[in-house]
Amino acid sequence: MLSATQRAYTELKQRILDGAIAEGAPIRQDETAEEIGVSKIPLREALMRLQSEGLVVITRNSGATVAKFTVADYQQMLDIRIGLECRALELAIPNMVPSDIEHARTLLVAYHQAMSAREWSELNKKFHECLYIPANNPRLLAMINSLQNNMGRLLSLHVSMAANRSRSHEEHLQIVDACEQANISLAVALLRKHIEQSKKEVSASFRSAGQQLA
Amino acid sequence: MLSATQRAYTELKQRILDGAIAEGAPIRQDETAEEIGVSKIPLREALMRLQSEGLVVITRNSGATVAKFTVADYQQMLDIRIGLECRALELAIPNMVPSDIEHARTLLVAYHQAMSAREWSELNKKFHECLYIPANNPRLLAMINSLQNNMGRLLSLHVSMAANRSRSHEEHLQIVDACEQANISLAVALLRKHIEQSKKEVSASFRSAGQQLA
DNA sequence: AGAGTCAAAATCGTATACTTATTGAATTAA
DNA sequence: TTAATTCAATAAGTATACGATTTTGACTCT
Repeated sequence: MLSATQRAYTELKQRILDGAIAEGAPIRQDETAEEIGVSKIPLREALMRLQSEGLVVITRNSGATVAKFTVADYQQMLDIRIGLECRALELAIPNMVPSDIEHARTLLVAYHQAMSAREWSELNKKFHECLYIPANNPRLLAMINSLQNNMGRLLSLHVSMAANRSRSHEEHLQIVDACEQANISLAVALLRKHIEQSKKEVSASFRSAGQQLA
Repeated sequence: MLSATQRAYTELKQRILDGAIAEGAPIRQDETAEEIGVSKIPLREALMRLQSEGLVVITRNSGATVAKFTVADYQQMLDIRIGLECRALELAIPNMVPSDIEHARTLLVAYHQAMSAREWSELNKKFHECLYIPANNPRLLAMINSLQNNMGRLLSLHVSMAANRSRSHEEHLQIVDACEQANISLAVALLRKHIEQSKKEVSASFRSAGQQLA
């Protein structure tokens, strides 16, 4: 039996990541608690947890809303990801075994063949994760995952553009090659460029779409 | 008027960082709540927040304890700090102005003159922070601070050893010089070495002290 | 018409009370 | 004596209830 807090957390997170609750939309405690079938207390605890992950913003005496990020927020997160993911990769490469490389390539094939935004973004996440797992640093992995979650909706949009996707795919292949050769500095440099490129594309999408994305 | 949750959070965090509650010690909800003068609910919310920061571990239906880290935990945190702090420094340097350098040097002088473990560790933290502030990335700064908090007690012990302190001081000076010259790659390389060195010293203290430190 | 004020409604925050789970001691059987 | 089992005591989890704060909307007054 899961705890009420856990259920509220899972359910709310799901709704937010799915976009079932829009960015900036308020989350009413009584109402939402009843919907999920728990009381206010576990719901509040779930909200606090989501706030610490950055998915929700709580304003004292005024309620919780789904976090709404500006282009600057996304740039900041990507800057952090560069630090975190490059470090993870650099720690991971010395620990990689052939099956890790193979696994990464399998994911890339699936990525290439996938057809839906949901699959692309899921496989993209899995691919990156599988590069970092050999680093053997669960805290680091958790931080990276949390950031990726926060950028979830944006990234879904991003990978759904064919041009981004094919460039991304090329870069992924190069990174795996560098990992296979255990060329740390090359792999890290490529990964860095890969994420830097995302930064540019993020600001481009914001420019072309106005602020309505955020 | 602060919220009860906020009061509980601040008070509990204080006690943990001060070591008033020992590592691994259980935190009884009713008892602690009464001590602080709030009810269980805000205390629980404070505990959840502290858990998300890594200072507290909550086990379902069995209660909360002050987080107790192993040497491996500290190594993992230091590995993350390398990624985060090097990235922060690299982003900060292009934005630094002369007064930033001056401020850093002022802190170093104070560090050199300070006499207590509390001051050393406080000034050390302030010094590092002042190098990263120009990066203009509050999220990144918060992550770095949170990690530093988690390593708090260990670092206090660490800086209280004269040998570590003087080496540390030397390295700090070199880093500031590199920042002044806007030599990003040098500054980052020095900072990385600085933190790597801490890693070694951390495992050394664990070796010599057995596991009782953690 | 628009700004300001007040009261009512909505919503949040927290204490109290109840339920459920865990722990540890006592008892009993092997 | 040890291992297993039960049961009481303790502590955690959650619901309900109430008090405090904010928001909303109607009504004034300029």
